[in-house]
Amino acid sequence: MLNLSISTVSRALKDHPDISKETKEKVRELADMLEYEPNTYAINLRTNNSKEFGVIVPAISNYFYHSFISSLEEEARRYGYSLMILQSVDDSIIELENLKRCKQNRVAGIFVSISSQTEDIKPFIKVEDNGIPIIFFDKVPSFEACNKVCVADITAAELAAEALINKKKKNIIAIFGDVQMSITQKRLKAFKEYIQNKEEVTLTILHANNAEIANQKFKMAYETCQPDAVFCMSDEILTGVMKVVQKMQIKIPKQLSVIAISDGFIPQLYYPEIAYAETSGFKLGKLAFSRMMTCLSGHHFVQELTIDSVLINGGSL
Amino acid sequence: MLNLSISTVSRALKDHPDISKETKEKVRELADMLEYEPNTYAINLRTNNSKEFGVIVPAISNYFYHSFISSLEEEARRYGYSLMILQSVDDSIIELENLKRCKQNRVAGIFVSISSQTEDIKPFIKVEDNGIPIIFFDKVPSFEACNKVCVADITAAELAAEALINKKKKNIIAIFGDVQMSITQKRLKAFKEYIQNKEEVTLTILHANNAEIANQKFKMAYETCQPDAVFCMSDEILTGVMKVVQKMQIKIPKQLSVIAISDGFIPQLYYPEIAYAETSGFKLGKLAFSRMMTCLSGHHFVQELTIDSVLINGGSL
DNA sequence: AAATTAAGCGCAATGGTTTGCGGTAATGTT
DNA sequence: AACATTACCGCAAACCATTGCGCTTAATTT
Repeated sequence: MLNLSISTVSRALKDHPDISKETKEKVRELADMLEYEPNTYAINLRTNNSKEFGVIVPAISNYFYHSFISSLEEEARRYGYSLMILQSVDDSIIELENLKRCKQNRVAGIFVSISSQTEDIKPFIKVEDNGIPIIFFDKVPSFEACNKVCVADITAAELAAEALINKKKKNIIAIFGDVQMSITQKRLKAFKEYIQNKEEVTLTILHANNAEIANQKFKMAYETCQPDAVFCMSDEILTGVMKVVQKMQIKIPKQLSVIAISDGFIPQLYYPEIAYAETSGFKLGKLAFSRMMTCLSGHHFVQELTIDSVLINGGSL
Repeated sequence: MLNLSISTVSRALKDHPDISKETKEKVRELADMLEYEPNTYAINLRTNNSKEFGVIVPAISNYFYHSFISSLEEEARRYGYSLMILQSVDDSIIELENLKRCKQNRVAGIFVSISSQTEDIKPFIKVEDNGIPIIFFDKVPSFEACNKVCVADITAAELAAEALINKKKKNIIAIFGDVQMSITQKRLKAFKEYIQNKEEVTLTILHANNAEIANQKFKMAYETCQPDAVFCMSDEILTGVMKVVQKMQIKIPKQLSVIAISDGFIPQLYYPEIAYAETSGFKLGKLAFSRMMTCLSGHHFVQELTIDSVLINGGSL
């Protein structure tokens, strides 16, 4: 329309010095009028990368992940990136499919929390070797040579244990998740070791893979052990326990102290609010993103980063 | 490597009849070995559309949206699509940016729940005129000529009201959200109309924009009105109310009946579980997706669809 | 033997953007 | 007047997959 070649138009829009002011002006004006927008596909084809990250999680509908994703999205948006969300439904086959999808879409990078099923992380490493950085978060593989960002599982468990000891609790029930998961193992080990140094404390350890089982096991244990405190490794377990508390009208903190590891949403639903060692999905999202940007800038020596945990008191101790 | 032209390779991989069986075999084998994967950008550039949907929500970290997104993702994956998630943080400016992002990425379609701020939906309509179908869900504009899928606000409110009347409640507190929002108006109108037909019932209506305000207002109202039932329009309000219930040790359902409109996650955290008229994000996701597929297949006469609500009893009545 | 048909494959263009290099015209310099 | 220097701009290739059309060779028919 302006009798200019495609190259000139391209350069004009990119403010290239070769192009005269008047031409730039005219081009920009017309482009605005025609609501021209560069074709992302063509750009991606040339540059062979997109402004999009893949996010692979076991499930979006999870106490933790959606706050992680939410904070990740906020950061990503600020930097002009968007997020492609993929759920694995805790199935390592679907997880692999999702990884493949990321590869096919040639995302700029991948955030992944592996499913509890996942044994083999070679496919991930391979993708990384192809130049797509991968940040593992939350549920990370034990394999060393990869980028991980985690919540401070050990500190969180210790903080919770310490809080109970400080309150002079003598008979503690501690409920943990699936014993297979590394997160369980870490928290269990730290909690147990902290408590076992205190001789006068009785510790009962239970495992529950979901809220319902936590409910049943805690109910039985409460009646037999007469505990003065309960520790819940996760939100899911906490919800199971709290249902018993409400049903049996156990007075918190008079009859029973409650403490959990959580990002804070569930604990503040109850009265009194449940004390918890914070593991913030929000903060983890920020950290994961900044780590990703570092990797993209080329400094991709692997690293394991951890966000600290703090104790949030809520009147349940 | 096989001394074949690019065209032949392409056709071989696509099982084109022009190509001999032996050639196809060889090509496929080598492609497998080299782990060839078609370049999505190039395909998108040719076809000018991608297998990706945009999803614009006020916030991911919401009682409702993440279950919607989760179910949408499940469906999308089955059909080979992925989801690009964008949050508006309830800001209509960011919402517009997100819409632009979708346009730039030339997504196949957009699912959007508009922010409460949003007045002008023309930009959305414009995008739709450009051939990108838009499905509004949950928080939909009142503008008629657009595709909407909603939960059955009116039915849900009526179901809840009916349940309270059936239980012969006489003094009901009903708490609603931001009076500006169309969802509030719909639920309020339906609830009020149903109750007001019953002469012997006293109805107190409150509005609360968040859990904390719901907490305060309900506390005051409970002490002054001595209600025998409370209705909560949303999860957020329910959490505010339940904190008062726990603090004041109000016995449910003996002293007070509680009912809510919810997708069910929050109500089942309490004991007794709170009865609710179900508005399932999960079901809405499925419906939205199937509507999208219909639109993509070309039959895009606009339509407003609704998923029914059912009453889930939980022992709180 | 000549003509037709079919099988198998390659050429080249398309989609939109970017960019090195080369070209033209106008201005400035000797 | 001849030359050098800018200032502006266009050509063409590259990114990769797809596909209509045409070409070659071999097989089949007349």
